Amino acid sequence: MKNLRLKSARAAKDMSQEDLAKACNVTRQTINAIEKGDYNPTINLCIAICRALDKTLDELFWEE
Amino acid sequence: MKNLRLKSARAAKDMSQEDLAKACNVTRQTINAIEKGDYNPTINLCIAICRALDKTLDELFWEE
DNA sequence: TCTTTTTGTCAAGTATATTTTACATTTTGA
DNA sequence: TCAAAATGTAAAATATACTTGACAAAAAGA
Repeated sequence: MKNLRLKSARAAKDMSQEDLAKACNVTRQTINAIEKGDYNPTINLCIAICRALDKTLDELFWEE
Repeated sequence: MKNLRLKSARAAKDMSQEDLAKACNVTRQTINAIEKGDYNPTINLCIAICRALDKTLDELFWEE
């Protein structure tokens, strides 16, 4: 399922997918796939994304 | 670095590495490596571990 | 409009997470 | 003590995360 919290947190920082990708040292396609949801990223990448967006793992990746 | 929070949470449930591995559908070696710390598991595995141990991502995998 | 930026997607390749098999050491409990 | 269970570790194979390059469509701004 789509990760709308990620998409929303990125929008709140006014960052494009490419901006976020660069901040996390991955490609734009990887960020796109994670937001799209059909993906299983590594925890280190999730942590990098969280730090770039000033969020925690629970806020962006934990469900219920 | 070692993940002592994970090791501790597992001990609190009185589960062996193999018990936890089965609960997460991975091998004992994978759990061992994650506790040892020189590893970068996928977020889905981290979530499975959290659910097996009644913890959240922040409690087991978030630093600072 | 028109142009630029952003997003969506795909196929083929590379890097690495995870498995399998196996053995040694440590810990636990009788 | 002794045996069984639990842990630590390693090498080779497999599955999959992530990259690279590329193109089309949608959104944004002038």
